[in-house]
Amino acid sequence: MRQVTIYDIAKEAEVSISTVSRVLNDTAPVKGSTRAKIEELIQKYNFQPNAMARSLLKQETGIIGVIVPDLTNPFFPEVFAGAEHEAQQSGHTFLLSNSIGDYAKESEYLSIMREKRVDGIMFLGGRINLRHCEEHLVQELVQCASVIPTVLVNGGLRNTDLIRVATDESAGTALAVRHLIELGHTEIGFIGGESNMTTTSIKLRAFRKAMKDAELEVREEWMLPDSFSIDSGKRQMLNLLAMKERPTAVFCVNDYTAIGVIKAGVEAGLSIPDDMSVVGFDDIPLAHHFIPELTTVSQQAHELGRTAVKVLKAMMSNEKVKKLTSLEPQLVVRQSSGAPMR
Amino acid sequence: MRQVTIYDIAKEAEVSISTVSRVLNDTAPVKGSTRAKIEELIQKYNFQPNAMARSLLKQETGIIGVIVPDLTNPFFPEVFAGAEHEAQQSGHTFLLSNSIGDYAKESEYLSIMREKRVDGIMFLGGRINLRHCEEHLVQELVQCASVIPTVLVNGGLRNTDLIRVATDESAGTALAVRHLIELGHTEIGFIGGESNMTTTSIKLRAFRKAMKDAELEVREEWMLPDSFSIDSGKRQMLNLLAMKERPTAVFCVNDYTAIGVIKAGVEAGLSIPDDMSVVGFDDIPLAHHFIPELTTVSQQAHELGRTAVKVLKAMMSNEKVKKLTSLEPQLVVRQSSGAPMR
DNA sequence: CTGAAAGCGCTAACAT
DNA sequence: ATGTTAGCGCTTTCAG
Repeated sequence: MRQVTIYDIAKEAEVSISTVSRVLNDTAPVKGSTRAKIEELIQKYNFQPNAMARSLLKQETGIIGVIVPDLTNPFFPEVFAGAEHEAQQSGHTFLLSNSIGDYAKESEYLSIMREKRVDGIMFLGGRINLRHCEEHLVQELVQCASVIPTVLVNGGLRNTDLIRVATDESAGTALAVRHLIELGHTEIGFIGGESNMTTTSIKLRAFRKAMKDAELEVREEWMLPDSFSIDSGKRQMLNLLAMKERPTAVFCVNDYTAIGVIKAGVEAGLSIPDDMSVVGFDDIPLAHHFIPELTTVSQQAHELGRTAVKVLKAMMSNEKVKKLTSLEPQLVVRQSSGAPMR
Repeated sequence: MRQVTIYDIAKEAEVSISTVSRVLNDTAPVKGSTRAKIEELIQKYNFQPNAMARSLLKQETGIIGVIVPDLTNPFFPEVFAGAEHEAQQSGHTFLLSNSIGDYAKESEYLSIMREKRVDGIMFLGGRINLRHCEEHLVQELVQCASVIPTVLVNGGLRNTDLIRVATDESAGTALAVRHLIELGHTEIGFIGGESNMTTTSIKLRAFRKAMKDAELEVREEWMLPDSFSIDSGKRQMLNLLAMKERPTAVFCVNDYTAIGVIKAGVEAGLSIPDDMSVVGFDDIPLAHHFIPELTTVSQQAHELGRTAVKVLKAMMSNEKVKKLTSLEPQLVVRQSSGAPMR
């Protein structure tokens, strides 16, 4: 069961290990006949050079560490696929960990990745989405970034200059709200999102600004943050339905809440979008498949992943990179939004 | 930027590297005062021992390699989450790769994982779902398994005795079909699945058997394999709708095709389940959120992942494991199935 | 309780 | 064109 090494090959080929190394890496000319013999042996024993030994020497592992909060959220596999796509060419491979929003776990994985000497780290979600992140958690990441190229994806840490790649959620929100306004809506609500997360506050701010720009009133009772789940969407829609007056359209922080809103609406007998327009955010695959198909804002998850790796690779080769690489989101108009009924 | 090593610590603490190693691993008693000094230094420099150096020596990496066909298919993140859950305790971590159904890529990743000396490999999808897999692809995996503990998840390779962990798709299919029959259906169709994949053939066979057991006729024109996508579901439903006679219920190879069937049905003005009952397979999250909520068969993806890692760990510690560990699927009755209208 | 030394498998000068 | 040698950073005997 012990794997064969370069020594085994060298011995049987009656050459030195350097020669074997040379044919392995094609790093210097080797006589045709010896090369042939060595290659044959490599075949025969199915020899695979030990990457750890090589990494130890070369000081690089070819591994990129990725920390995501929840792979079960379809947004992240999409980002990952993009990252993988970009990493393909350079032959990088991924050490992936789910933190499930547990900061201690994030720390643990960060530590493991440092021990394993990954070439770079992509950090998504968790602490970098907090409006107020505890100082030691911030410092840990700063520390980490000082020794391993690290990029924060769709998040950031106040008062640090960690490299970031993010979609412009503010612009995305404006896109969605303006779409609703152009459709003729003037009474628009805001649903979902935890208030202590930047995703929420950024969208909230952009929402208010877009309304103000259009000289529309923001009705505070229709501003209903909660969480990011389908259930929270349902819950807040129920709240809305219980009011004497309700908006003709709602903007939801993400597709899940939008779906919750629609489900609760449909169950209450509303027709979407006739009785209420709903727009989401993220453009998860489900958005396309749902009935009615969801109007939403695409974060370009795939592109986000690609870009993050691209930036990481630049950092790894000591190129200068921008502090923030921003991606433009796109409005995807489907069936859940329409002109107001009246 | 160069990381600090055990030598740096030893020098500054004025002890030998062995002593530092001892406090690191708590592998032998060390005088309180020296230990304290060393620990302080470790803190100060935020020293992380180089895992590669250690792995090189210990001949283990703490890494499990996972090859999946498509992480974007929600079934796999679920399996992965289960795997991660089980790996938590032993401190194993994952090298994850998407093969996107490309056999060459599978080979490439397999090779990378061998070079990186992962402690075990979890192989899902791709070639192991083929009814007829090319011999060299089979041999490659056999070869690999002979040197690294390898487990095939939800698949297998004929004429090999590779270790497998799988849900009993045959039993799952029987569950679904019997459910339909108990509801009163006698005219049942079969939709989706590529014919050259074992998932399809296994379900096809189980479907026929369940029908036969109930003394019901299988109408060949209603047996409509195709692929695994939503679109294929739509396509075959359209075919069905164009027939003069159509079944009162259909069993779909997976949830995606079931959703396609429902979408096409709804667009054509049918009401589900009144006009037609639809049952899927997999129980992806979407199944629960869709309108109508989908009756389906749960593969227990999370459990599958856990079990696979459990088996892998047993193999890594040279325990004897069963050739096949089989998991029982579960029927999840929701809204898309009901009694036939007649 | 601590240090010296061997070695894990490989690459990269440096010789020849 | 090929061999020798010195590490990469760590763990683990074996002595003391």
